[in-house]
Amino acid sequence: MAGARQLTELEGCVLGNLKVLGPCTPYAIRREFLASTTPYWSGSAGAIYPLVKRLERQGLLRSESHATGKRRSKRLVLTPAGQRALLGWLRPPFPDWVVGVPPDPLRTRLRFLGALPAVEQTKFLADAERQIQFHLQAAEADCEQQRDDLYAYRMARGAVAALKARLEWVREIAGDVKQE
Amino acid sequence: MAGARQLTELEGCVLGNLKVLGPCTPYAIRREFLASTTPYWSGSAGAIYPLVKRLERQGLLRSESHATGKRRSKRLVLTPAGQRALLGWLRPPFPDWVVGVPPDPLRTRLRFLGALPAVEQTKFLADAERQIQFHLQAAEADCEQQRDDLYAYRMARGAVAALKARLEWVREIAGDVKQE
DNA sequence: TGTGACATGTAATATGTTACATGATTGA
DNA sequence: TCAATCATGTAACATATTACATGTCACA
Repeated sequence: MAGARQLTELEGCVLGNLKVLGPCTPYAIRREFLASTTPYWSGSAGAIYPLVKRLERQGLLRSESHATGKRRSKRLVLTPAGQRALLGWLRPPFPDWVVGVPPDPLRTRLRFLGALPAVEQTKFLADAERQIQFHLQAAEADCEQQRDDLYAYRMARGAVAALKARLEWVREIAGDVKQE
Repeated sequence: MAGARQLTELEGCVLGNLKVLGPCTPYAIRREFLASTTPYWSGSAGAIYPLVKRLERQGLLRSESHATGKRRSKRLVLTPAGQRALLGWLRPPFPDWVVGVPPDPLRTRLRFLGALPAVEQTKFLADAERQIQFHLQAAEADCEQQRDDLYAYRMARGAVAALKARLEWVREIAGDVKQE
């Protein structure tokens, strides 16, 4: 019983998906990332397959070769140790960076808005507003489609909430800038 | 006029800080990251110093040796090419991942809440709520302290908005779970 | 019969993290 | 004078990205 190091975010997600989906192929997990509306991870093959191998070496999952026809295929299964690792990643206490101010690449850029000439500042904010609105609509549509999966639905609601808050915030700044 | 590749997020931040602070030492920039309320980048020496070297090689900044007393010291200066690179990073059009649903490690975890037994789900949500509230208070205090720097103040407001939205969202879910 | 999606993987590359090393300066 | 902090840097390491390689399957 050595190891038991903390999982990385991506590892946690992979184990979490394996738990939610039940035994499945690496590609099935990969598809979850590819289809995700949050584009933080690309779900690239170069990330998933080596990661799965890593977890297997550490005994957090087992792979049964499960050939269908002539096609080589694996079926991944979560082990008890994998279960424990997943819970350890998931459960409180949360590190500060998990519950604290979440990262936001647009907020990052807005920090340096002063580097742009005044005209471009207005354009920056107008463009941002328009595009957030676009993504908000997409998130709301996604919400409707997830009505059958309670947890996925809550995620979608969270995405909507985050985008709404950001939209309001950007509008407030746009108002400030126009007043000058 | 070759190069002109897009900057990474951290590179953009470093150039942005250099623009905002004016000519300064690498350490002064590093301190901005170390002091940041968003713990996304650690501001580790191993990230900043090699990055500065990289940008210097690419001609985006110049370093003048600026010894004070016996202490070796550099003063970094943004070059015209660095200015252009900064604007290219900052300005619209924004990639989808910049304006779309921002990443959030807590939301990520909530996706897999179903992996926890019911009792622990309640505790998860209660803990999350309490800790978000704590960080919200810190963000609001930070807001007050940034009143003198307009751009930093707006950032702080954005952080508050993000935390408030998340808090409300978590409370909603907690309400749902209790009803079961 | 061939084109594109499915599925698994590897290689080169980039970049951020921790940990370490070095020396200057400040203040108790 | 001793410790902590300032300030600059390097080395080992982990891990995600893009691009590539390979072969199967469905379908037009």
